[in-house]
Amino acid sequence: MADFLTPQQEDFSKWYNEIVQKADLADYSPVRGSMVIKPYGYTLWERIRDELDLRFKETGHVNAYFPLLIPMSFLEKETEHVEGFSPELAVVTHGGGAELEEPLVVRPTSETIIGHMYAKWIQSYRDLPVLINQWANVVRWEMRTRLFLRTTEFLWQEGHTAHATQQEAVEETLRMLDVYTDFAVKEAAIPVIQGRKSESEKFAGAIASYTIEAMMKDGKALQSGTSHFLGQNFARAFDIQFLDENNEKQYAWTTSWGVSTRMVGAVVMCHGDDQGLVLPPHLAPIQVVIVPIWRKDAERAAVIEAAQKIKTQLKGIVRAELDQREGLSPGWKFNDWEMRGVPLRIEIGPRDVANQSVMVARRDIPGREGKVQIAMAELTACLPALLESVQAAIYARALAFRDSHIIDVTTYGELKEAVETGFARAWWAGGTADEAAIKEECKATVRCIPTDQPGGSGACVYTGKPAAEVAIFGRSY
RNA sequence: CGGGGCGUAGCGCAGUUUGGUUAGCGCGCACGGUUUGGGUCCGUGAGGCCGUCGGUUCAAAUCCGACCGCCCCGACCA
Repeated sequence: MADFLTPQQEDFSKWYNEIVQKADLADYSPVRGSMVIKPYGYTLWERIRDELDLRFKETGHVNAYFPLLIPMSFLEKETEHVEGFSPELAVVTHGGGAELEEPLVVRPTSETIIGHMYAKWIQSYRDLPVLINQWANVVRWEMRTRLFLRTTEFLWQEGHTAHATQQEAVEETLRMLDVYTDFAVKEAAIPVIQGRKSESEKFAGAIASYTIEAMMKDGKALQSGTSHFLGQNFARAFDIQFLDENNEKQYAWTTSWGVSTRMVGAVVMCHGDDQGLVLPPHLAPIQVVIVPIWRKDAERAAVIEAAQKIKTQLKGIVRAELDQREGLSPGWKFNDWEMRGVPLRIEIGPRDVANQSVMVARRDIPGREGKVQIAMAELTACLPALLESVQAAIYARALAFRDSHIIDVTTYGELKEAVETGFARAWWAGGTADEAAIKEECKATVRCIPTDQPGGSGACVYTGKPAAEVAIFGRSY
């Protein structure tokens, strides 16, 4: 069965490309490096979006929308920022049939235009903090692209906040990192390592960047969300000043943080298997699919009626769909929904109608072991719990996988070996040059310096110098 | 940008080495029937500027040249 997908073991990259298309998440667009997000993939994104948005609102943020086009000169106001982004800018030089006086860039991110507006809006400490988020598309002209993981245009949210004090801004940066962690763990069922980015991996223009790093099933790291403490860099560049309680001018402290459609790729690569997607119930567009089974026309009516009744029963309790497609065998449908990663499948045939029960199959446990018989009357009570059980099980599985692929190493040789299959954790006191050398030799980078530190100290895995922190090394997407 | 691969029906491919009637196959699609508890079966049918342009030739999917595009691996990045 399922020679429809290239097995992960054989070629993970190929598996990924196939599944994204076969599960109807996305398709290639005619423009190199950009993709069409299909309804099923977009619904998944909407689930991600809704869960994050809820958390943003809970932490006091509001949504707004800033424009797509930004004057070129804005990007140039922050030196590091422009250096970081200029190679990947898409620039608009013509409009209305004439060459523009000043080129406009299609936003690669919105710090600059938002900084410009904040300078206008913020006058007094009473105006602070400003806690705005926007859901938007951005464009970065990447050299190499992959569906969801890196596309020329992608969707994301970018939070941009301004604060009166450094402490408040740092707190905000870390608070949103916690929000991301909470989302990843509870909703996406993806265990993440939270930590600080090294100097060389930091956001262009930030004082400090923080990240949640997830491990994919091929042992590679995927940066799944970032939160940046921008200090007063953008406040100085855009003149975001306010009068404090003492009537003194101060530069504001700003932050920015984002999660993108890359998260969809994370869900795919963290949970998917050789049968297809495995979606966490909390994010699955369809949580339960009902597949009716019949042999004769006489049976058909009763089965469909019972199936429809179940669907109605489940309304508002779980996201259920009834697969009424004609001419497809149940087996075919089973495989089809497994490809799409639907967490639970209800099989209902004449025998079930007679017993007033159904078979419920779990996507995360293949074959007979994953099937249980449930009385129709019990469904509304059982299914939510069963979904939670699937959610917990795939998280546990992902966590066990990740933890068994993180190796504590003390020598460089061990590090080199560890990053072949997963992450290496080691004492680290190296600098940017050391990191570059490691990258050259092992194709691995410092993914982060985890928030969770063991304490104490040790010898740096690369330089041998005394180190106060451990770092996570890995190959990344 | 460097290395590799590939452009033939909606998708996946064969045919190209060695040029030769009307370009095939599988899946999918449409219609009819049959079937449906783990990817049913039969029949009928629709669907092609063989990536583009140019060249060689009596004759080009096939040989030659240029170009375009896509995918994979690397350098850059959420």
